[in-house]
Amino acid sequence: MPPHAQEQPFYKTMTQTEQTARRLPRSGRGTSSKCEQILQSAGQLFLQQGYERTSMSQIARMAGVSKGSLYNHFENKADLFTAFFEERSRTRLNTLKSVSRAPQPDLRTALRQAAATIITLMIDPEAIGLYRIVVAEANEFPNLADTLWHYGVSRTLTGLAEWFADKHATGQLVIRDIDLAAEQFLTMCQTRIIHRSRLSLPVDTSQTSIDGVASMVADSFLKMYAP
Amino acid sequence: MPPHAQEQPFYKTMTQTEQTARRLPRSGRGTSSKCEQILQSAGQLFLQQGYERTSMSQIARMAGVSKGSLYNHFENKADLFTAFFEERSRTRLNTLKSVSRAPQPDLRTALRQAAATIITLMIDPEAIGLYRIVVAEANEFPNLADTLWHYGVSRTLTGLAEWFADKHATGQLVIRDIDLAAEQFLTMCQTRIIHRSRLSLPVDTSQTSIDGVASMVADSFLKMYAP
Amino acid sequence: MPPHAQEQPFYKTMTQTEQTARRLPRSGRGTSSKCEQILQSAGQLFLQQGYERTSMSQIARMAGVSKGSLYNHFENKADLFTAFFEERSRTRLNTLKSVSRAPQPDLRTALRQAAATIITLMIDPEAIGLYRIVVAEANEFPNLADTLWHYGVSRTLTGLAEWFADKHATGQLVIRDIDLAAEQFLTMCQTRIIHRSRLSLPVDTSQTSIDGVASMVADSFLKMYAP
Amino acid sequence: MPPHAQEQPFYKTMTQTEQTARRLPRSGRGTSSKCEQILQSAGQLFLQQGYERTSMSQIARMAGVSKGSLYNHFENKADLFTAFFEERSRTRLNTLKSVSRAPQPDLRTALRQAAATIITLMIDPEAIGLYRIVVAEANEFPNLADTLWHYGVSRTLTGLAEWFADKHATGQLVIRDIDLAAEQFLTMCQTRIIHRSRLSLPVDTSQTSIDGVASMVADSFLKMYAP
DNA sequence: AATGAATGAGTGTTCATTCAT
DNA sequence: TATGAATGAACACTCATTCAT
Repeated sequence: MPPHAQEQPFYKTMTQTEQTARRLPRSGRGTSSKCEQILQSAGQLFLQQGYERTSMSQIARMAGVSKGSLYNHFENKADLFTAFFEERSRTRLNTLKSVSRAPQPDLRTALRQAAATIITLMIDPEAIGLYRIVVAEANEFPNLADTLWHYGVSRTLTGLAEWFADKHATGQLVIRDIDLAAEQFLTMCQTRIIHRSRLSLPVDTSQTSIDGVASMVADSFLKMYAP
Repeated sequence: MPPHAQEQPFYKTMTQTEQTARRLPRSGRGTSSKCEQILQSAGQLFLQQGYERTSMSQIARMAGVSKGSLYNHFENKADLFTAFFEERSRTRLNTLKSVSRAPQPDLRTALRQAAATIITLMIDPEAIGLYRIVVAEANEFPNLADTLWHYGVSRTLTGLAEWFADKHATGQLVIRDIDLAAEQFLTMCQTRIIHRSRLSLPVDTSQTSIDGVASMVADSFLKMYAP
Repeated sequence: MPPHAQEQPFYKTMTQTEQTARRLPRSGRGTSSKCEQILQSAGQLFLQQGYERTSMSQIARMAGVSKGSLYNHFENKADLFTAFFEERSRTRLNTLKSVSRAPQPDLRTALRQAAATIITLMIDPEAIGLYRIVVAEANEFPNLADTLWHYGVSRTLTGLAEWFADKHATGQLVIRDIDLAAEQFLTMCQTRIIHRSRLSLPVDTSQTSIDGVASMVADSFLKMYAP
Repeated sequence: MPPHAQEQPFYKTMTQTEQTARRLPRSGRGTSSKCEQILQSAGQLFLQQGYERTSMSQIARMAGVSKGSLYNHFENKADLFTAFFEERSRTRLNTLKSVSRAPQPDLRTALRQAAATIITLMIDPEAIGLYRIVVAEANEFPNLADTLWHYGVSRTLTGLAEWFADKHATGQLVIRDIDLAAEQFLTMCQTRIIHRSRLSLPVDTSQTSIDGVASMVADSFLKMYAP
């Protein structure tokens, strides 16, 4: 019996959320080249300038289509925005789900590597941009957070939890609440580098710097959960 | 000799930042009642809707002054925005600096209480709003992050670091890098509740929930640094 | 060898000017009826009130289009202004180029007639308006003067110079510097009537008055250049 | 009996004009240092940018006084503008009235010198500016032309006419219509240099260039009026 | 006489959206 | 389906002028 299935009543509030996030995009949208072209340009602009600062004319111009065409493919600006966000979240954030799948003889090394991968993926300009958009438009577009969580965070947490459950089963780790442990691990990865990157604060993002934080995360995690 | 003064070269990149953040607002601004009236209304709207969605007309209407009056007190929209942000950051975030000053016989209890205080302060709607604004406008207004860091994060970290240094001196904790430890503590406090609040995701913010995370933070921290 | 090709070094400074003036308006602009409609209204207002006193709202109202439509056809107010000026200069001032082409048995009569034509054309309200606009906006829109010179003055001078060269060849006139002579002729035509008209000073613009100045110009010119 | 008093019915239309121009400025205005300070700044701005582009705030700022003070000294913007124009016309254009008073043994030399003086004075940036303002605001402020004519042109013409009358009396010149001759002389002086300067067209304003035009004017004038 | 905050109509310009072609 | 001209409301901002101090 997996230990993390026992008792997590107080933070399990994602039911409604995950449902909404699973809403599929309009059928066929994105398959046509015109659509992709528009979504591509819209994405670039939305990520750079945010929702309000990006105009439909700008998107049309960059996509090389007429302004009217935008409205043939998307109901309005909000619809185009949502479509862009879902597509980007789906295609770019799914890299996170495979974190730490490579087997490593040494657990500490494996943890370090997982942390370093997570940090690297999350300070990618596109990931930072998506995070910014969600936070910026949290009031106007509450669904964005669901999407981000669904495609980004949720999978990573699940992946980590399965991994930790395995280590728990083999006795390499002793974890009472596995979901919480996964969330702690992910949170600790955000120390300094990710956090400051999201604020555009000056920060050292060299590999050395990333490895430094990753080591700290692995060491701390082991102190917390090593038998 | 304090141990945290020895060797933290790779993440010390805040020098320029803290300097910029210390820039004071235009002298006298905010003293006049009209100014405060405007800043008050502007703040409410900016926090609710963000920078772009808030119009000068809206602000004037809510403040009960003419649109032209806004420009007698502030150079332009960006200037008013910056003034609002600095004033709010200064007056609201300085509550964070006194975190954990109350003496507690039990270190674990004190850590729990500190974590709970931090969480409570940071999920306050105004704190969440300020964070959102910084993230949303990080490209357009890079100085906001400096201000937020200066008035919000920096003081909290310093407070925590001094506290930990004291515990290290008395042998209750064994910490090699005290600044890093403070940053870790603050980061762990953001697990789940703060993180999800920033995304407007549904989350349990009851005292029980907060205490749960706070306990986890305190326990983990002790596992990492208790002798 | 034409005598006017010999030595006029010191006042030949129009090379750059004439080049710039030859810049054509955006292709197709003015062909659409909406464009012409806008240019027509803009012209009337600009000529009456000048650049600054004419508002885009006024133009839109008079043209019977929405304010936004103005910006579908012209980049901004300055662009619309320039377009109006070039179109008017081209279509109205080219009447000047054919001055004095009618053969006349008597040279004195021909000169009188040419002078009278020039005066009549240059005190036309539209010509006066264009001149005023150029002078008024010389600092803000330096290109206007180039356009006016190109379409208005330059052609007239060339026409006169060719005519005088012919008379020089046949011995009816003896002119050392033919370009200068043409410029003198044109300048003398501005005595009193044109000059005062440009200042809106009260002036007799009857045919009799015009003929009086024209006779004076012809007589003086002959005294200066008759063999 | 002065010959120029005989028969100039058709161009004598200045009666009303000269009356208006003689209207005196408000008593005392300009004597106070504050007033002069304001007029000085207003003048600089009006000459540079024209009436519409100059704002009362700009003037107040440059004069170092409050915006309200402007309205203590002048009824409104138009009043300040008119006051500036009259003061400048009076103080700067009266240099023109003394043209050609220096006795010269050689008439040709004297004429050349007079022409050169006129040209030099009229291409002075301030004179050009005043001319531009009159032309630009001819519709909105018709009185400016009267003022300019009264203080600028009228005096020069009178001076020239008296001089020519003297030469006619001594037989050095033979002139039927002396007023017309004076106006011709003044007009010819505007050939090329003055004309182009008013349009801000590139033009050679070196002493050599000025002397060239002045010589041409003198030679032509002598051919027209030498016995 | 001097100030400067207050005003509200006005400016040029941009916007998302529509619709006839 | 694709276009691009048309729209009118909204935008940030400026203006000349007033008036209580």
